[in-house]
Amino acid sequence: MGTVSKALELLNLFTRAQPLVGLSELARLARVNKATCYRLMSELQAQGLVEQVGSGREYRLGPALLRLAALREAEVPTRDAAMPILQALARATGETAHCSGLIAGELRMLAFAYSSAHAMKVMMEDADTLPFHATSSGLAVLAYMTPNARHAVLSRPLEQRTLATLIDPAQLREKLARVRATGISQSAGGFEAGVDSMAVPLFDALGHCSGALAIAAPSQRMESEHIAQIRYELIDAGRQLTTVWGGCVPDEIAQRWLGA
Amino acid sequence: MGTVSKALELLNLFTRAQPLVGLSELARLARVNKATCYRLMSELQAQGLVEQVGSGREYRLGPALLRLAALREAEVPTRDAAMPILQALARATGETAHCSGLIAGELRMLAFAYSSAHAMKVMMEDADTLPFHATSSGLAVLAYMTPNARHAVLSRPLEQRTLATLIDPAQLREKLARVRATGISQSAGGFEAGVDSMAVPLFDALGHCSGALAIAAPSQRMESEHIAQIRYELIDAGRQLTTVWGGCVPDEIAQRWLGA
DNA sequence: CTGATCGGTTCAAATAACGAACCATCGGTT
DNA sequence: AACCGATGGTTCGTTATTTGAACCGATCAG
Repeated sequence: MGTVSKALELLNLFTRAQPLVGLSELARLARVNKATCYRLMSELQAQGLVEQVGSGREYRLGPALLRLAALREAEVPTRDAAMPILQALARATGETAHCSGLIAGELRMLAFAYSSAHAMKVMMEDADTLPFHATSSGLAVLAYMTPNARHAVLSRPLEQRTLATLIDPAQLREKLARVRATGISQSAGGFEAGVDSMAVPLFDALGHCSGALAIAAPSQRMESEHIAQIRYELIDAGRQLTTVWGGCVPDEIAQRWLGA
Repeated sequence: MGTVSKALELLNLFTRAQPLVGLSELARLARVNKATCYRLMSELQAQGLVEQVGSGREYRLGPALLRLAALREAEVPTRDAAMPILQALARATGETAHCSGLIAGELRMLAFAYSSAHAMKVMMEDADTLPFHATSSGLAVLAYMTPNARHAVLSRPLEQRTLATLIDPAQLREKLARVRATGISQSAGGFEAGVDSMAVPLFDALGHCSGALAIAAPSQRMESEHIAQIRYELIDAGRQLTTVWGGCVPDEIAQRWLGA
């Protein structure tokens, strides 16, 4: 792995939960020497990708990202295009909708929308990373990855997030086969207890899976009628989102969705 | 300059005008060897900061930027905080308002808002770089920079964008002295013929100038009464924006603004 | 066909990254 | 006050990574 990758990996250590990170801790998290970390951060800082703040000289993500993201969004309006679809989906189902994208081998939240139908809803924090094995979005993407990529994910150790989290690769592969049979994934409490979710895969212009669109809801609202409605709306919105992102749904999946 | 900086410089070569760049051209623009450029871009691509697209395998900015920018914006709501102020300023003045920030030694557009008062307005393209010497925003920032940084800018060759662009360092220094005397800068057609603008500096928590807030309008609308109104609104909005960004206006500038 | 691009790859030489050890400083504890 | 364990930041000889001229195959225009 090159120096540049190492530096950019450092950027991924900033999360919603930990937006400010000091030098030593950063070095520890990234498993690099403190001096190395310092040099890398200095270069990132010189370009405005991170900045130092306060007396503790802790780092946080920098203002240069705004400009670059605005430029990206101007060229490829991912978020702007997704928002109306997410909002419509949230309204139609009465639940929280979110979409995620496959970025550098990880599945990352891109945008979400709430419904105002219920006081109790699943709150999302965008811009965080979704575990493949413990979310319906992850399962949807995993199901349609290339076998090699899937193998790479499943052969890493998998985190047991809740009692309901599946972490056995064999069981997961079975589940993925069922996902492929229907074109839609479902996860009950694997990410957080009491939260169920359903997701459909999204595809790029070449028909490769590039992300997922999902609905998350409290388990107790997930009755068969509601599930059927969510499935219907999810498939419809998934088709739309794939289209506005300039992708195309492979025939095989389109078939499954018709059958459902 | 380290490898990481070189890689990140490559990101800055993508602009509104040229969002897609091929490998060879990128290498030419950055003045690096094509092989070097290829390796750097490959690393950026692996992290999702850029992606390759189409048959020409041209590069464009990647989806990872969205996530990072969302994270930054969640931590420091720069854009979200600026938008209402920009909109109010545009409404009050009837002209296009925009703000910019000092990032890695360059002044970059962050956000803008239009007014619906006139059919003819100045259109902005956000996320581009503003020349210090040829915009009111640039002059406002330049006036309150540290002398060293100012010298660095003024000793570079300056682009003669229009017939009205000042490029003589001595004349510019005189103009900057006048800016400091009033706390507000003005530029007539230096960026684009027929477009005038006025700007106030913005300050961070330490009282250092961190950006500018500006109004751009067609020259023929810039009559003395309108100018007076814009000055009043700009100063007010500048105070607000500096505040919501967590900065503080140095006493000296606050004085000048009171006098104006 | 020729020539001029393009994106991508190779390999020896040169350069830049590395990391252990080191400072100075800060807060809390003894 | 002395001490401790942190912190952010710096140094310097060793080492491994980056570098770039040359090369490859493909594409396109004339």
